[in-house]
Parts: sequence; structure tokens; C-alpha cells
Amino acid sequence: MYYEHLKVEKKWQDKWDELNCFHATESTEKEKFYALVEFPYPSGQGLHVGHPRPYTALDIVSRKRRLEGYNVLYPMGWDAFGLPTENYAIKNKIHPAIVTKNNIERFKAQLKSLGMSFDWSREVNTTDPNYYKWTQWIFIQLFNKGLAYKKEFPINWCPSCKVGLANEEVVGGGCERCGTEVEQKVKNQWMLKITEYAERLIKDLDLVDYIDRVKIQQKNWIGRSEGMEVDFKIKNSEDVFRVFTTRPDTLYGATYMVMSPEHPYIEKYADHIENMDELIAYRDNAAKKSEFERTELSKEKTGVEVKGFRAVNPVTHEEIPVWISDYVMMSYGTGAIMAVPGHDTRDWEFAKKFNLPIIEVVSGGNVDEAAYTDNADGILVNSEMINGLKVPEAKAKISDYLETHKIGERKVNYKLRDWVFSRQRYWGEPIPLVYCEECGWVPVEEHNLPLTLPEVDNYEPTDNGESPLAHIDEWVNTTCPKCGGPGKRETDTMPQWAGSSWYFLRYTDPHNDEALASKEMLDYWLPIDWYNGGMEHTTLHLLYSRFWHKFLFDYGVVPTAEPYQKRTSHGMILGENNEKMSKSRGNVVNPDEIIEEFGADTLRTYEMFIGDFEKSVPWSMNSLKGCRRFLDRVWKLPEMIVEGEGYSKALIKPVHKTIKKVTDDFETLKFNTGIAALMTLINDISKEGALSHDDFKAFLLLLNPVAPHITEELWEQQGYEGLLHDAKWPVYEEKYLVDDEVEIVLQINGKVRDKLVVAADSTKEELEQIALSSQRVEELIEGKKIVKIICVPKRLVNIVVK
RNA sequence: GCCGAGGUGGCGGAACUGGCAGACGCACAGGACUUAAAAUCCUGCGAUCAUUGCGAUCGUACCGGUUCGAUUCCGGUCCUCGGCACCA
Repeated sequence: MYYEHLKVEKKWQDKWDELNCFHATESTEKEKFYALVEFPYPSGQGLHVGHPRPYTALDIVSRKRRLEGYNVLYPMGWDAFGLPTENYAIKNKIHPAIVTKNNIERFKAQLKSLGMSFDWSREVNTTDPNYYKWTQWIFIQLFNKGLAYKKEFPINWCPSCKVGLANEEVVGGGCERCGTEVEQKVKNQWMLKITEYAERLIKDLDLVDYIDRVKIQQKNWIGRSEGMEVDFKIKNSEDVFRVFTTRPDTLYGATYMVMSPEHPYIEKYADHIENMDELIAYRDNAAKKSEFERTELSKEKTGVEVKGFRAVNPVTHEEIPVWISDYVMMSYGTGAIMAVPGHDTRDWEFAKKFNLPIIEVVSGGNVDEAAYTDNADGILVNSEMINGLKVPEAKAKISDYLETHKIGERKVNYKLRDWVFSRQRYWGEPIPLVYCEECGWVPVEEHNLPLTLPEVDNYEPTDNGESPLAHIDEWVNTTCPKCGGPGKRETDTMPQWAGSSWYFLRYTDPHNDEALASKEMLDYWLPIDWYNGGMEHTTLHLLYSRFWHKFLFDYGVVPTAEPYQKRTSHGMILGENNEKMSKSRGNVVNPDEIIEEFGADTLRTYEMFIGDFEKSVPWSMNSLKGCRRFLDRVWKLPEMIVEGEGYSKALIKPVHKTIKKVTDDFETLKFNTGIAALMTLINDISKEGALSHDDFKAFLLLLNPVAPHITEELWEQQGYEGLLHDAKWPVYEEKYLVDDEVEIVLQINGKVRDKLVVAADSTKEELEQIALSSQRVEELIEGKKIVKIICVPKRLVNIVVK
């Protein structure tokens, strides 16, 4: 009989819903397992076939854990604030909340049709006031602890549309909508002091089990570097000019200095500087460029000498020129550098272009040809007190000298910058602060949270770039929560990252209105045992959420220093043309159509079988059909069932081996080879032509996490006890995994010349004897001298001859 | 440019810790069943040469190295993908 996927899948989805099969229980007696996938942004396009890949992966793990007897929490929700919804709302004059609601309905129906075992009773939505009440509450705690502050920060500004633009809305330096050249406009913005946690965000990576490349990306993003801040005297002034360097050993080679075009000394020394106009023109030009463009190593260096303003090298006492250039950023270090063209690539290019002197102070390269940047084995030259030392010793000695003479101090710097937390947008959480002339910034009182988004007539920012909330006088004008005097509300909203920085806490206790979650539930469920997400979230989302979690840990709200015990990453599903799936490329595949024609189980099996879970892979309709063919063969397996106790004799070894393979592979992201093992087993069964009920039960259990509908149906058809998802995961026995005989390879000079079946426990000596008595080997080594023989038990014998 | 990942048959991929390259699936070809087709089942399937049979040589992006032995380790080159802080 044909497998009617539509009927069967609907039947089981309804049944699971009806019986609440996947509810994580409140009881804290059982051992818990908390599996998490990144909650989606409910876009207008609906789900595409990329979404189910990570969801299915952790659905497999979750279903397996339930069969193993755990209390499993596998939740889902919506990261629903964000730009596309807002832009859609502006364009179509629809409230973003309505757009969001519709999109969520669509997403939810699609996810249900995939047979995901989410606990829908714990669904969260970042745009729900009952949720963002706690996002605002966390922000207030950050503010109260001094971790939120205001700072001037540039945003992308379209002078024609008069709106701030997200980086993504800037295309080739122009505004996405009108093409006008984008400028940098300085705004006073809320910042969060993530840098205060930089050290711990690196160090605590030792406590968790993330795949290596995620740890490396996090560390590099935080960018810790040890170095020195060094003071250069300014000629004819008491001021000093402070720079940060990781190479204090090259101080004798510092032949000029470069400061950022925005450096405050330019204004401060305006009287001394002879070419102010030129500097201002350069600075204005730099303001048009993004940081990415400014720091690009391959670009032609530009710069202007600051005339009438010179510095003194603190060790050579030579007077050196000062330049400004856009590759030096105010946001890193001190906003100024000492330039050592002999030993830094960017300085070298700059010096070559502007004919500045290049002095070799570390020998080993040729500074006429290129900067010599080796910092391990080079020997110091032309450097008085540190001549002859290797770089690390020279660094230590000069650092001591500079500290003793109070010309410098050791310093750790981070590339990580504080988090810009303001958006001049409508569709985000209002920042719950009031400005009072008397009291300054005052948080909204807790009993007045959530501070809900007011209704507005249009969602566009104001002409001067403020959020649309600034239009609503009756909302903006309020009273100071502290003194009761007149106050004005902050009109900026939070970035989308806010709600996604703590959503996993809410899942543990989603309906709590006393706290973001109860202590009991947080204690029980945290940390998250396994978090899977895209590599594209490896730096920002992962770091932001770890930062918030650490803050809440310090504050005594959460019980663990780290939120995620384990983090893995999936590869993207590309279009059939091997390009990223997108509407504009016209290569998007809609899961609804696949489910309709082939079934959710086929889609799930296919997405897991298609290739290495961690790598991106193109979609293929043909391979999909192959997976359906596999499930059709599963459907027909009952025809071969014969009565009998236990596993059938002929299949007991293959069955146990498959149990082991699948059990292991589903834990290590190797879903593709796990499924391949099940395909191999079905091939073995077909060859045998018969299987027992126990063989079949084991097969159904192993396949169930991947293809839950068809397996549940077959389980019921056979009248096996209870529901399949309540059954017990099969266990293998070691004794069935070992073979008595193995095939080994005979090589001569590394080339395979013969194959033999030998006892698995043959010793090296026995193998050597067996190999030398092989007729083929005898023929081939005839008249040659045996140099040596390498024996690897269970694998090969290699005879090296001359 | 910087940080990270990757490159294996016609295609997706597999290969434990350096030990038979190509598991499993797709596509394709031949056969069985059928009046026929589809579906299903069986067989073959890296390349070149040889072919009655045994086989031989080459082959994991490219160049080089270490090793009895390299897809795997080391050095260099090229290409593709993810991120680069206001897309999410």
C-alpha cells in the first residue's frame, strides 16, 4: 500500500498536539535537557528550506533524549522587532504589530507541518509587552549599575531622505532608496559597556564546549592585545601625546606619528597649526567613509601633515612630524599611533608614499623592500639600550625603562567596542528612561513597566533623524519618576539584539509576571545544554547574549556564569545554482510545496542526509526523491516480518552496529552518516528477506527522531505498546560489534598487491608470516631485498623492498 | 584588507588517531517484470591503457616537503563561502 504522507503526518501532528506530547514538565525530578535553536525573525516571505535544517537537527537530538528518559525543553519563539517589518509598515501604512502577527501565524503553521517537537506552550515573542517588560527591566538594571551611558557616535545619514540608515541600507556608499551619497552624522547615543566584560568573555570560553571555530572567532573579535601606552612630548607644550603600541621594542624606529582626523588635539592646538583648512577638509572627507573603507589595508594611503605641531621621540629625543590619516581610528587605542615604517606594513606604505624616513631597528628582513614584521626571532639593532636582544626580551626591557621613567605604562587593549544601543526607529523596545533637568536621566519605575510603544501616525523618523516617537508630545512629556517635576522620555528604541540577548531565560518560565523567570526554574533548566545556530551569529548575538547573561549572573538573577554549555553551527542551504537562496536570485525553495508533494519526513530526512551538517550545501530535487524512496522501502518492511523472539540471528550484528553508529552520530552532528547507516541496514534486511519484530522495533526507534510521522504510524500498525515517542531508545551490546575475521591489505612499497582475510586477533608476527607466505607477494619480491616490514593489526602489512 | 571555514567521481558526500580513496544516496547505462510506460527489483558505474582472464598507471584545487605509507601533517599559491559592530 502506498504511503499516504499527507494523511499520516496530519494525523500524528494533531495527536501530538492533543496529547501535549512534547511539553517539558515543571517537575524537577527527572534529569533535564535544554536544547535551543535560534528563534527566527518572522519575515514576510515565510519559511524557506534553510530554516528546518538546524531545527530538525536539534529536534532529532531532543526526540532522542526523550526516548532516553530526559525531561526535554525544546522551545520556539519569535525575534520579531526589526527593520524589514518596519520598512514594510512604512511603505504599506500597516501597523508593524499587525504585520508581525500575520507573519508569525504563517511561520508557526509551517513549523507545525514539519513535525517539530517544540513545546508550544512556552512560545515567546520579543514584541509582546509582557516579554519586553523584562527586556526593559534588564536595561534599567544595566543603567543602575553604570553600564549604560550616552556617547557621541556617528550614524549613516542620508541627507536627502533625512533618515539614519542601517549599514545594510548603504549600498556602495549611497542610500539604498535614493542613491544619495551617505554621510556620517554624529548622534548622542546610548551605549552598553560590554568592554567591561571583555576579559571574562574570553576567559570563560574555557568553561564551555563550543566548536573550536566559534571560540576562535569570539576571541579574535574581542581582540585582546598586550602592549604599552607611551607618551611623546609635544614640542613647545607641556602636553603629552599618548599612543598605544604592541611593539614598544621598535620605539627607536618611530620616525613620525599619525593621529586620527577626529583627534581632539587638532581643535586644541588650532592656534599653533598652520594648515587647519587642509586638515578640516581632510576630516570632512574621511567622515564620508565607513570604517571598513578607512581601514582597508589594500587601499592607497592618504594623509596630511599637521604643520606647526611636532612631537619628540622619548628615547631618541629627535623631533618627528605628526600626520593625520583616516586609517587611524579614534575608537581604538588612544586614537593616535607612533609610526614605525620599518616594521609595520601600513606605516611602511604610508612612509613610502610620503617620503618619510624608514629606519631598521629589527634585523632579519629588508626594510627597503617591505616592512619586517616578525616579532619572535628578530634581533634589535639601531636601538641603543636594547641592541642585540630578541624582540620579546627587548619588549620587556624597554617597557620596564618606560615605566620607571614614567613615560609609559603597560596596557591591555581590546578591539571589542562598547555596544551602540540606540536606534532612531519605531519598531523596537522603548528605552525606559526619562530626562529631568534636575535629576538627569532617571529610569521608569518598575511598576510602570512595560513602557509600551505608543500608537503613531507614521513610522518614519523625524527630519532631524529622531525616532518617530519624538512626534508624540503627550508621550514625550511626562514627569520625572524621581522628583515629580517635568521630564522628557527618551525617544530612541533598542536594537533588535536586545530581545534576543535573554530569550532563552524566558522559555524556562514564560508566563511569570513577577520576574523574568522564577529562580527555581532558572536553577533547574540552566545552562542550556546544546545551542545550535548559524555561523553568522557567532560574533554579535553570541557575545551580546553572553554579556547580558554574565551581568545577570553578577546581579544574582541567573545561576550560571555562562548561558550555553555547548554551541554548534550549521551550514546554509544554497539554491540549486549553488548561490545563497534569496528572492532576488529567484532560487528560493518553499518547504510547503516539498511537504505537500513528498512529506515532512522526506524533507527532514533529506536535509539531514544531504551532506555535512556544518557545511553549506546546494539544494537538489533529485536527492530529495532518493530520500522518499528510502521511506517507501521502510513502509514496506512489515511485509518481511517473521515471528520469533528477540533480534533475528542473521541481523543481530548489523542491528547492533547500526544502533551504535546512529547513537554516536546523532550526538556529533553526523546526521548524514547516521542516516546512511540506516539505509545500509535496510539493504542488509532486503538481502536477508526477513526480519523479526525486535529488529523492526529497533529500526523504527532509530529512525524516529529523523522521520517521526511514518515511524509512529508503523509502530501503531504493528500494535506495539504505547506511542513510539514514549518508548525506549535501543541499546547495543559490545559483543555484537566485533568481527572474528577481518580483511587486511598486503602492500609492497606502499602499493596494494593483495588482500587476505585473517583472524581479527592476529599478532604482528603472525601477520608477517601470513604476508610472506602469500604467493603473490612471493612472486613480486622475488630477487629483491626486504628492507623492512610494517604490520598494522586489523589493517595492513607493508613490505618495503629494494 | 582583516578574522573564520572550505575545495575529493557526472552530482551531494564518506574515510576512526597518518594505513584499501570514493561508504550511502542521486544521475546514467544494461537487464527482469509489463502489450507498453511509470513504479519496483537485479547488475554495472573515477580516468587512461590492457582485456580471454590476471592486471598496470594516474587520481582528493595547484606547487613543494616530511614519511615505509599523506584526502589527513608542514610550507607556499589560487579559488569559493560566512562575519566585519545599525540585516537578522
